[in-house]
Amino acid sequence: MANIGQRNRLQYIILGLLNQRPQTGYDLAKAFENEIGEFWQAQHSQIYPLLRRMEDAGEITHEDTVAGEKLAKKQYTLTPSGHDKLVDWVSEPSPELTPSKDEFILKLYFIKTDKDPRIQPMLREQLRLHQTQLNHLEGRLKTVFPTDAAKQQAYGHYLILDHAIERERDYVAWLSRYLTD
Amino acid sequence: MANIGQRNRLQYIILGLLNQRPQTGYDLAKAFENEIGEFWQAQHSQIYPLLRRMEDAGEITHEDTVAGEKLAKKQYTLTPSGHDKLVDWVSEPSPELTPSKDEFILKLYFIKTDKDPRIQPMLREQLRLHQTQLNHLEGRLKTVFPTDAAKQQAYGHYLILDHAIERERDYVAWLSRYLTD
DNA sequence: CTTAAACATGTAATTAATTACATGTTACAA
DNA sequence: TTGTAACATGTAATTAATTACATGTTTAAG
Repeated sequence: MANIGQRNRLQYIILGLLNQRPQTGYDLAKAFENEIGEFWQAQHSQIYPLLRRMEDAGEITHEDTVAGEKLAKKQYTLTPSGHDKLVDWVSEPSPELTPSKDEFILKLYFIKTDKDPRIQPMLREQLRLHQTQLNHLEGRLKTVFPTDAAKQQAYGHYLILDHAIERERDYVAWLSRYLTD
Repeated sequence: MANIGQRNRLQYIILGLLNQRPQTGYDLAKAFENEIGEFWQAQHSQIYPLLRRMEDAGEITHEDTVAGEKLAKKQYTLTPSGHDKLVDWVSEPSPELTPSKDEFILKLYFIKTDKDPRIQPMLREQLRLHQTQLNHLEGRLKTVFPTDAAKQQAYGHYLILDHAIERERDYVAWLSRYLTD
């Protein structure tokens, strides 16, 4: 029984990535360090067993290839059933509002008065972090989507990068508002 | 050995909540449905065993009380050691930028062109969700912090509610920008 | 030629978190 | 008085996710 949990969203990300092009588990793991790392994270130790289960479930298949002399690779591809599953998932509503689980925010919750001397250093630290992240994302936008044509070809990717930038910009603005420098 | 994992942030939330006032496990579970539900979630099945471990670790203690005729309650309180641990946690830097794990955003990533007919309904659905959440949070701000004095007494709580409202407002603004109504 | 980084694939152990199972009390409304 | 929602506390089973263990190949720089 290759039954995969209902709320396991990693499987859909893998379906989506394989729909873009056939890839190895290693390639998928790298994608989580790069382009989708801002939105989801997964280690190879979670990816390889899941690929196995998804193949058992008939959603993907692999082809064995060899690089160089004898380095074994598995190129995974979507099956029609896997493609259907991806389309269904994207089309279905997403009614969950996930809590953000931001540790800094949690800490703030336990500070009682605006006179607490820890507030300002905390705000400054977070401002630095989010400013750095904002700069990073703005750089990414410029390199990944230098032209309007590039935006057209991966419109969803462009949208979520734009969203992430906006989110960081607003976070920075909010932090700045409470900084008394 | 009551050794609790390094990254388990729930324990700190419990320390923080008990620092506000002594509470039962049931009270804590309710807090995750109400005031901190926007930022963290935990079920009673996770809370009760953790309270036990934290008591074994000497961070909290409990007093048995009885409500009515024979309904047993455990009122938990911080020990000095637990209080120290809470203060240390709040004071220590929070250098992690947690990815948001927003399912809608994930789905967008796999949409290729701006002509895809699924985009507009998806944006509309999310707009409705975040608008509802925004209204809810704005209501909460008015009832929980009706006066400036109220804000002073739980300043951190006020800050994070303000932050959450701001976040929803910006999310709604971003969604609206891409809606072609 | 040697070595280090990147490529490539897996398993094992542990922790975090959710869902389901399980039981009993109290307050309040119909 | 009868039923139901809220109060109250726990355990069991399962899944998701991280960290550590484990092994071997290829490429490119020094």
